[in-house]
Amino acid sequence: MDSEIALLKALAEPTRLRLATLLALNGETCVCKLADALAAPQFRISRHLGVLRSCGFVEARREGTWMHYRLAPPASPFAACLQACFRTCLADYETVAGDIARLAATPCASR
Amino acid sequence: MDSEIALLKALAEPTRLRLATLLALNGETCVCKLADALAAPQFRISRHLGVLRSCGFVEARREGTWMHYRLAPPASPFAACLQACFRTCLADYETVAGDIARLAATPCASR
DNA sequence: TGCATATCTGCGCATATATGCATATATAGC
DNA sequence: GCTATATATGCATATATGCGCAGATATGCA
Repeated sequence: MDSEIALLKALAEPTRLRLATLLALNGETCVCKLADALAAPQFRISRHLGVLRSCGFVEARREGTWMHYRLAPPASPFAACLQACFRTCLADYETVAGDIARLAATPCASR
Repeated sequence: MDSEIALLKALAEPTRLRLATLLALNGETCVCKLADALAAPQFRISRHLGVLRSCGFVEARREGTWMHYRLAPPASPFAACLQACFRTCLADYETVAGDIARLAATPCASR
């Protein structure tokens, strides 16, 4: 169950849980918008996205200088379950709602 | 989302994930059987159960010198989702199957 | 009260993880 | 090639976490 542990570990950190939830709710999003939405420095977002990526929970697509991240297709029933869980259970939390609001308010040069 | 983070942190550790899964699949179980099932020293099991308990994922019942642990009624949709996830997604993993097998093979003085 | 069984906990140690800063890499356009 | 923008990463530091051991606590029974 190593990969399940890695997945849970990756998600058991505030910044990463917010990122994962944001991606679950908003779909593909670029790093600059995620940094604005979480009001966190870019290098921090980038590093945490790297962790989420290396455990296979998210994947990235490059478009010029921009990187767009999105949830990866679930690699196991467990991952699928967690994704569904994020979509249905976390949207109404204050923190997430605030993140979503800032996300909507932030224009991104890549769009 | 502090309690969700605490929950994920608690579950993102091999011994605790196995314990949680075992309790999800087997229902109420006493510490000595859990220690045998995981083939781990009792003080380790006890400490990890304490972590799972302090985040509200499991609860305990004393019966003489024995302590029986079980999953707590979910405190949130998120917790409910995780419990369901454990029951449906993790039963077939080798590690869990082994734990279950040892659990079934171990008689407990309290039963 | 004294002893045995079952469980929990304080302590020190080793390892892992998050952070901020500065810097490196990648791409676009001139 | 050079510059600007967007993103990623090496490093040092601070904090957190798991482990084993030894000892503490709780309960039952003679």
